[in-house]
Amino acid sequence: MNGKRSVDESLAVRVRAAAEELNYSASPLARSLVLGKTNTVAVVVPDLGNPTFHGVLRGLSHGAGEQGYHVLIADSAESVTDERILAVETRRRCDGIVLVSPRMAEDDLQALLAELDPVVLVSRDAGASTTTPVVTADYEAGLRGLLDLLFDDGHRSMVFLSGNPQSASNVRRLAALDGFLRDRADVAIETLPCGVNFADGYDAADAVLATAATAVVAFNDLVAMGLLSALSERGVTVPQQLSVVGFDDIPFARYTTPPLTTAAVPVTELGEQAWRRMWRLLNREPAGEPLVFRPAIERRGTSAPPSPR
Amino acid sequence: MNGKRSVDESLAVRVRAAAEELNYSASPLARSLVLGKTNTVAVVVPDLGNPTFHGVLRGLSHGAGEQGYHVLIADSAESVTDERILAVETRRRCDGIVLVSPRMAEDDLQALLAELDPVVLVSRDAGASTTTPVVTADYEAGLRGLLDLLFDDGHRSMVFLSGNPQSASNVRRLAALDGFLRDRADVAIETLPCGVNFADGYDAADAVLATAATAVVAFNDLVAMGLLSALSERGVTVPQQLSVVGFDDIPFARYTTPPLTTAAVPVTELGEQAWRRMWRLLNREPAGEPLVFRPAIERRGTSAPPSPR
DNA sequence: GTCGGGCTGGAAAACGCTTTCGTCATTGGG
DNA sequence: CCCAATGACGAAAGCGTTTTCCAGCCCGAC
Repeated sequence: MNGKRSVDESLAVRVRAAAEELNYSASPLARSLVLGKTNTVAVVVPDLGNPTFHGVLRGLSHGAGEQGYHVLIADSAESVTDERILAVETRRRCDGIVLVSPRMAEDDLQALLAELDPVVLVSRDAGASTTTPVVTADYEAGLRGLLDLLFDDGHRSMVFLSGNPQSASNVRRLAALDGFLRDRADVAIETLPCGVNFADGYDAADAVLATAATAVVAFNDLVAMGLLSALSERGVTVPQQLSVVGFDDIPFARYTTPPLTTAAVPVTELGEQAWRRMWRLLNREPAGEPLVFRPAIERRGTSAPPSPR
Repeated sequence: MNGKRSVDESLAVRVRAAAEELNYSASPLARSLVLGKTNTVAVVVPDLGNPTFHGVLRGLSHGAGEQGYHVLIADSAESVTDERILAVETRRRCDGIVLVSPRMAEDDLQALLAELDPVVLVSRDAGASTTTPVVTADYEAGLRGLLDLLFDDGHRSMVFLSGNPQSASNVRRLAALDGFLRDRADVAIETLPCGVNFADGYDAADAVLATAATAVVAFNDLVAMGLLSALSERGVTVPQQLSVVGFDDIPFARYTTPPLTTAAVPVTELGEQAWRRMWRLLNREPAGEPLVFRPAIERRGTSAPPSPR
C-alpha cells in the first residue's frame, strides 16, 4: 500500500483498488501506537480570548498543517496551578508541545521543560542553562522604544498601566521602565496596576486622569483601546490632551480613532517560527539559536508632543 | 489500578505505589486503540483569524476541557475544496467533529455529514432531512432588526456591504434584505460586494460615499470598523453624516468611537452549546432541537436619525 | 472427608497497524 | 544439472492497553 518494499506492481494496484473500493485507510490511532508518533503537536495558551495568542495559534496551525501535522489546543485559563498538569497530560497525546507565555515560576518551568521534552517556548524565556528553543519578542526593547518616542516628543510625566504580574513579558516591561528611568533623571513615570483587557483599560481612565501625566503607556493594545474608549467618553482628546501608546500591534490597532501608536510584535510569525523549531526538534535536528523579534515602533495617531499648559 | 474489579486492597495499594514510583500512567494512545475512543473532538473553522470563530473555539474548548475532552483544531483557510478532505482526515483521529460555518455547497455538506457521523454544525444549517445537531444564530432576524432600527430612525436609503458569497450567513442576510424591501416599498438598499475583514470595510469607504445612502449596514463588525476608520480619515462624522451598523458584537465593538451599533451573536455560547450537543451525541443521547440564537440589537453610538440635508 | 461455589489473580485475546522473519519459487552460475 | 543467491509474499511478533477467560484457592455445606 505505502509505496515501499519490493512488491509486484500488479498486485500493488489490485490492493490499492480494493482499498479504494472498501473505502479503507489505515487507522491513525493504530499507526501512532506502533510508530510511536502521533503527527500531532499541542499548544498550551493561558487564555484563548487573547488576540496575541490567536496570532500565535494561527501561525503555528498553519505551519503544522502544511507538513501534515495536527494541532491540539489547551487553554489553561490563566491558572498557574493547572498549567503543569494540563501540559503534562496533553503532552502524552502528541509528539511535542508548545508553551505560549506560561505563567508559572521559572523553577517550575525549568523542571517542566525537562519532562515535556520536545517542547518550544513562545513569548517567554526559560532562564539560563536550558536547551529548549525559544521564540519571543524583546519586550524590553519594545517598551524602551515607546518610551524614547514619547520622551523625544517632549513628555516628561507618564503613566504605565501594568499587566499580569505573573506574565514574564510584564516583568520585561517593568525592567525597561527601570532602565529608562535610570537614564533619564528628569522623567517621572507612575506605574498603575491595571490588567490585560479592554475592560481593565477602560476602568483605569479615572486613575490615569488623576495624575499629571501627559502620556500613558498601556500594557498592551487592548488596554490602550479600552482607555481610549473611556477617554473619548469623558471628552478627553487624544493625542492633544493625552498621548496613549499600546503594545503588540493587534490587527485592530490601526483602526482605532485615531490609529494607535504601538510596538508591533509579529505574532503570526512567532507561531510560524515556533513550528519550525518544533519541526526540527521532531526530526532530531538542532533547533537553532533562540529567536528574538525586536518589536517595530509604529508611530500612529495617538501620540504627539504634549500641548503647553 | 483503575478502582474497578474486586482486587485485594493491599495489592492495589502496592500497585499504585509502584506506578507512582515509576511515574507510570497508562498510554492514552493504547487506551484509545482498545477502547475505541480518543476523548478528543475536532473543530474545523474556515479561518482562525476571524474573531467570531475565536469565540466559538473558546466556548467549545472550555466545555470540552471541563469534561476531560481534548480539542483538535483544523483551519481550512477558506478553501472550499480542502474543507472536505480536512474534515474527513481530522475526524479519524477523534470521536466527533464540529464544523463551524462550512463553506461548501449544501449537497456536499449533506453527504459529508453522514460520513463524519458524530458531528455538530455551528453557524450553518444543514438543510432539511438531516438529524445533525445545529447551533446557530438567526442572521436573518438579526439583520432585519438592524434594518428596522435604521428605518425607524428615518433612513430610507442604505447600503449593504456584503460578505463572502460562499458563507451561508451571508445568504441569510441577503434574504433579510429581500424580505425587508418587500415590506417597505419606500426604501432603497444598494448591495455592494465587500468582504469580511477590516481591510475590506476600509477599502469600501469611497464606494459607500459615492452613493446617496444615509446609513450603511456592514456584513460584520470587522467591516464596520474598517469603514469607520476610513470615514474618520476622510472627515466624515458618524453618526451625524452617516450611520454605520455592524454584526456579531465582537468584543471590540463597544470600544470603537463612537461605540458600534450592532446585532449581538453570543459566539462563546454558540461554542458551549455546540459542545453540549456533541457531548450528548458521544453518549448516544438525543441531541435535542436545533438551537437558534436570536441576535440582540445593540443600539450604540454609530447610528442615529439622518440629519436633514 | 469430599465436593461445589464464590473470589482472586494471572494469562490470553483483541484493538489495527508496522516490521521482521521465514518460506518458497525463480533464476543464474558453476 | 545442481546449488546458491535473489526476490516476492505471507506469517508472526510487537506496540500498550482493556477485557475476557481460566485456574486456583478458600470456605462452607453435605
